Amino acid sequence: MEYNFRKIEADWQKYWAKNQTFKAENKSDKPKFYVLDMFPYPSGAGLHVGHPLGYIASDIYARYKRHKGFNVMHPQGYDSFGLPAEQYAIQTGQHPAITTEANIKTYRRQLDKIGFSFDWSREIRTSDPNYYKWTQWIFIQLFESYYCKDADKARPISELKEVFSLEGNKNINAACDDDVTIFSAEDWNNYSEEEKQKILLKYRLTFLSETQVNWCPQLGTVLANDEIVNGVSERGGYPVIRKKMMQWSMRITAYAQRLLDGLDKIDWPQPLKDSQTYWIGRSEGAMVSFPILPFPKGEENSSQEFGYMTGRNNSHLLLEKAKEMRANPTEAEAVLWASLKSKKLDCKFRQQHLIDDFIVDFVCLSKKIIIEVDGKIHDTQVEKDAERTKILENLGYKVLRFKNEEALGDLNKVLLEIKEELEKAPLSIGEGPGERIDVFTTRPDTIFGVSFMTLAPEHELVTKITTSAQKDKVEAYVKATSKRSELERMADVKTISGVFTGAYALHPFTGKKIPIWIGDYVLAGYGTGAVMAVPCGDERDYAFAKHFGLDIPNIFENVDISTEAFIDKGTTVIANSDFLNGLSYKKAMKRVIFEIEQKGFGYGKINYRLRDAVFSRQRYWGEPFPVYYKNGLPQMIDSKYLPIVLPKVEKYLPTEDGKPPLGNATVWAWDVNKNEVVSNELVTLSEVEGSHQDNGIYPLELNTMPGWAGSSSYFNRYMDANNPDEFVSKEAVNYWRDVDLYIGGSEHATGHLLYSRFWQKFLFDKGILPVDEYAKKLINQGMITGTSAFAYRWEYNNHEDDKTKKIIFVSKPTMDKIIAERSTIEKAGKEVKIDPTELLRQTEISKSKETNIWSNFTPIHVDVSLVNSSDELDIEGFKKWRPEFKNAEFIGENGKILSPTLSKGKGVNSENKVLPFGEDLGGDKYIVGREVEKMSKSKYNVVNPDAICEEYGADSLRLFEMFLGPLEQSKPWKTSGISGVFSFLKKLWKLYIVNNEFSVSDEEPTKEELKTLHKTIKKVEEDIENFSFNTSVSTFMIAVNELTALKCNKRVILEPLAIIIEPYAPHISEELWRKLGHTESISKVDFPIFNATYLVESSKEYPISFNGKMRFKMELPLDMSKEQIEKAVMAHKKTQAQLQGRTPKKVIVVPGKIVNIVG
RNA sequence: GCCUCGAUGGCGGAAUUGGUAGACGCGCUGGAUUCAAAAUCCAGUUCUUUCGGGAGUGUGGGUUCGAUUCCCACUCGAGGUACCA
Repeated sequence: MEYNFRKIEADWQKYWAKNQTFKAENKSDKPKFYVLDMFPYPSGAGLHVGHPLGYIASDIYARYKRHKGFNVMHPQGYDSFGLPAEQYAIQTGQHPAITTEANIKTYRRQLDKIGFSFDWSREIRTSDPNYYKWTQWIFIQLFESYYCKDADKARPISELKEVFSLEGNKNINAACDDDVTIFSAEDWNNYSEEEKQKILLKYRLTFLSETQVNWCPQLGTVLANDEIVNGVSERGGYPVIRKKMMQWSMRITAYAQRLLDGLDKIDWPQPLKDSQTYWIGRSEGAMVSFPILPFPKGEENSSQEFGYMTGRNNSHLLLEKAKEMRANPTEAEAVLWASLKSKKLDCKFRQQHLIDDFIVDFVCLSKKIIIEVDGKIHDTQVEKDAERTKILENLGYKVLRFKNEEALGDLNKVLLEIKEELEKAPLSIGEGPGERIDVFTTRPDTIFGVSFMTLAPEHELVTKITTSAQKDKVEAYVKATSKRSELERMADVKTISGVFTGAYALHPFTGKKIPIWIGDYVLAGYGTGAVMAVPCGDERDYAFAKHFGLDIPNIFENVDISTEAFIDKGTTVIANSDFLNGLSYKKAMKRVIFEIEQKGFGYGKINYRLRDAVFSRQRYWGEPFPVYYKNGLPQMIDSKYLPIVLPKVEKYLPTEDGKPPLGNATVWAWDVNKNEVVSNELVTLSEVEGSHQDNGIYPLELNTMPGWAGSSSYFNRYMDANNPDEFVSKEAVNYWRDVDLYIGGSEHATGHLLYSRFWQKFLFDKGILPVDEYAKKLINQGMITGTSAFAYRWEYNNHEDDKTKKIIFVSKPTMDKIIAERSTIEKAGKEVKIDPTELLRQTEISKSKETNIWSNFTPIHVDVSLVNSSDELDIEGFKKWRPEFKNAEFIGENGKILSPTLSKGKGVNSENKVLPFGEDLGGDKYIVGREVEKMSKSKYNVVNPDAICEEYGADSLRLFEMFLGPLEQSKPWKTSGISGVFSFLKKLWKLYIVNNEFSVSDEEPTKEELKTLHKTIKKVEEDIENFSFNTSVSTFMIAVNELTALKCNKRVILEPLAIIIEPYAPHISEELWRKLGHTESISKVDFPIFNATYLVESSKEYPISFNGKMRFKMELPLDMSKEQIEKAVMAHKKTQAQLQGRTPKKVIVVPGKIVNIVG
């Protein structure tokens, strides 16, 4: 009775498939358990042994949970849209669907061979229209939603429309584009349908906008931030440039805070949480506005737009005055300011602001309305005031005058009047971007340390504020920066560069003039693209200031900033900062934000690094959008007509006029009457050439969705994978709810694992899903690296020409010796043990020429399948594999030349495989070098699981992958190690065999046997719960070794043993179970129950240590008291020998554990 | 630079609350079996030693009766991230 794993495994794999053993039902009396793997992209290369690692772990867990009485769902599918299939299509013309289908077949065959307990009835493929129908559906849901910040959740866009028509958008607190302006209900109702749509687009959770994108010209597509590594594309390593394009985006930023908060609720690896936290990048601080000062006489900017600026040439004199007036308002001013400041009127007002040469009481710059509150004194200067009003009105301002009494008497009436005036004012274009610089800072507490400002070269204000004197320099700098690629700019962070614009800003607290610079250390894409530079408190500002000789005022108490900036928040005490003096960082932050808000030039703000996610790709092999364009505006196709199926195209490349590949499709237009995809030729003429005919046929979107679209909610679809009517039914989702265990690689930390949490939260908000975090526990399996093998080519130099030069490979140990000899000779001129000259002579290379025999060796990758477990190279195989080396000579481990030919009839096994190692080659061996590298085709270190299954079986593969080391750790694969687990399985099999027959006895078990069984149950149970799969494999080995030693053949021991091994080695367990007389699959049997009484011991072998070092052992009963133990130990003759007559200072006795004698 | 993780025999790794360091396996050495090989079985395998023992978990310190485990400083390695104001 041999352990015929090939037959056993094939039989049981057939059985499981036929009986649908692992099909999970959507209802059960048992508690549910959902085990999920990250589904694979089916690449053409197939699986290597690194891929199934996580699947084996999750499969063990799933099988274990079935034994523990759970209704387990363990689904699998394919993330089958993607670039490689498309690139293959571009090269060969083969439709990606065909390649994908073929690859999936290979994957499935390989997966089936490993014996996973997947429920294949739930299989999904992201490229299957029946699946991507739901990806499109989710997209539509996002389009039809906006994010309400007050409710802190997504809400239907229809709600928004209703509110707009009733009260405009002033009370809406929603996540939206930055350029949204305030409008009234009246405005809204007067807008055309198109205008309305444009505005709504600014609120939708997926929206179309002109965005700066990462464009990869070689790939012809945009890339998401997480698809770029070190400034080049992750796939292919092509350069990436910044480009503006009309793109779909996902408003993931709306969920930034909730994505952060949710991390506390889930049991995910800390490093992964950390990288998500970092990626979201929350920072608390303040937005602060710095007014820009007008140019000194003679240095005006040529740009006319500069007229936005308020104040004039004598303004710096007046500013001090204005500051004073702000600090000491009249009673009436204070009362009115209280109302204006709080934005009761939906407009931002400034207090005591400079307009031209005047200081006005209040001004709303965007609506150009000035409010003056006059005291008695104005009664005497009516004329003067009228003149002033006239000047201001000439500047386009509306001036409202009130008397002190009015403001104090009937404030509401005053406010109403202002409001009326505000509503009459034309729609603003925002608050005049030319008049101030907004910055975001996390250190507003250091605002008194600001000595200059820096704008990103791309900042929109740069051209407006640059003085004519600085114009040339600034333009040259901006041009130079824009030329530099992202990569260059990143690589070179040390060089400090920048240019002064000639303009100055005004410090809002001190009123000092602050020079405005531009510099490429400020990024256009973060914050506002401008910084207030505090050189004493920021390293980059410090370096910039030092480099250009700018002021470095010190605002820290007792800190020396002569050599570097002081950045430690914890010990910060602010000085030289007016009202902030003496305050700690925390207190100063609070205080300064309060002051900034009071004074109205800024507010406390939380900023996120997270950007909205670009959702368009210029690719063919992806989900098409359910979108058509009418008058250039996107329209959703009704969900009931989904899926919108990917059209056929002739070519998979972008079109000649630069449109995405879908631009090649001829049948790619939407008929709104028939609700179907029709030929492009029918498209409404107005869409084509400005005609006004409209037949209801419009062009469809040409972009496709990115790779992460299909993977962002696939785990929910598994719950109800075959439901044609719903994404997931309420019933199914309320039963399965969420993933209990998710296993996959950590490389998805800031991609898939973040986007999917975002979609989950959105679908939760919509009431489609019952939970807002989809995976309770996540484990990142480590990578399995390859152990590459090397042969070393001797680059001896004998000046022969390359053609006649003999190729010599030197064995690793010999090469090491030669290299060691060289250094010995160089150092001491010692005798040579291995003489390379002699080696060369043996290989018949002429010695007569001048040679440099101590030369170098070139490692050459050798296919790992040509190397045996002792690192010996199959030379003949190597020569066959690399014919260019067919005449090479090999110097072995002992410095012998290995015979180039095989002795006949040897080294070939029955299957005609060459096995010629060592002995056959003149008594010497060629030993290769080994190095751990990533598994890759080009390194010839890829190991295919099929070959392992063929030679050792799937159970061996499963056990070995687990045995390699801790799941989460990366570890090298070395096929030789598998013999250990293979012989373990054979030993296990033998336990059930007597005299070559399958047979177990029904005898009562001994105490020893029960002890072995129960300690194994306990340990394996603990190990699986802790995902410590490697240690349970050793536990099995120990158990089998012990039972073999005990010659145990008893059913009561061997039955439970088969069950506890089943999750790891299911095939052999099923076979044993069947042979034990059971007819049901072992996978459904209850796990044996651990009984502690079998482990109770009566005595213990105490380690006796002296000063903490164990010196000998002593068997003592466990019921002995401390005193008795001490007495017994002291009486032992070895104790006396150790002490050598000394009296111990102290004796520590820990009953049941240890005895330690100090002295 | 920052964040995270790690460092234990020739190799992968074990030691769950501080208590016998090196479980289990690979590889290696010797032996048995065999005509021979494969397979199997047995013994040994951290280093060192004057065979009593001694040293030893990246380095240096500390806490403790006792440290691979806790604390401090450092070195090296892996992964992530990067001018984020």
